[in-house]
Amino acid sequence: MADDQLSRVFAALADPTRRDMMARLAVGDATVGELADPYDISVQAVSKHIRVLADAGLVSQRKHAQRRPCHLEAEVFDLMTKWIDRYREQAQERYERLDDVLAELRDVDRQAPHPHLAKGAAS
Amino acid sequence: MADDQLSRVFAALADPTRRDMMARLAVGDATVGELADPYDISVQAVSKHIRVLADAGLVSQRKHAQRRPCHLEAEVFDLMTKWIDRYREQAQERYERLDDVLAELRDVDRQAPHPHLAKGAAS
DNA sequence: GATTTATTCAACCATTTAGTTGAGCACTGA
DNA sequence: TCAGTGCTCAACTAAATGGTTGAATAAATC
Repeated sequence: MADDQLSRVFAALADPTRRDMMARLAVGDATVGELADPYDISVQAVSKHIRVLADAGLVSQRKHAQRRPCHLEAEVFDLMTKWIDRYREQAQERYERLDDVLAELRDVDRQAPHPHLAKGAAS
Repeated sequence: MADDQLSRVFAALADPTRRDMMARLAVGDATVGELADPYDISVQAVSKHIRVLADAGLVSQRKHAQRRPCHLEAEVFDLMTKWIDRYREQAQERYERLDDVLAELRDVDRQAPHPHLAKGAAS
């Protein structure tokens, strides 16, 4: 996996167990043990999952005696939505203006060097 | 990787090369060759990346002679933003109501069976 | 019909990932 | 001081990932 934050965030959320843990943390902070409880994977595995979320900045951990309460860091979501919205808007805009069709025609033109032979170029 | 769509979408976008290709496709449809051009990886590798995006529903491919023009499918973004917004809102709400602090106190209470000894329980 | 072009398929390799078990560490509590 | 609790570290394994090269397919062009 790549080492930039956006990649880490997307990769972290690509796992259903980790998304599930995020859902749990949205309700309230929880310790590693509490997070591990619902699953039949080992506590060590859960600990690793949390590390992945923490490395992505989606979760932070405090120290409280032996406990390591996890806290959801919602700000990181902005990173994703900014990325998403940029291309969503761009695509939407393009769609509305029908640039779609124009671009396609232009591409066909550019790639097929003999447009005079073009049958169904606008397919 | 898990086989549900949300997992596939997040996993697909966890790779910078694939996000880059999405950016390119937001500008307009492009063939496999065109998408491959900017990178010094093989066309086959790019073909694989496109497959990953297509399997996630982020991209569709038409047939045009030997070409396979790729088209960005922006609707899938909604799947992500719905997921994100749910937890963002939940976390925000929780923050505003200071449930945060209450939950923390409750947790400490539950986990430390002898609160009369508790030193710095609200740490 | 033969050649070139665009793409995919197949097999392979190195690295990463998600899980395991076992040991270690730090703090609690009697 | 010493057993128990909560968590992480280390080493290992199986499967997935991102890349490679070489061959196959399919349409366009000569």
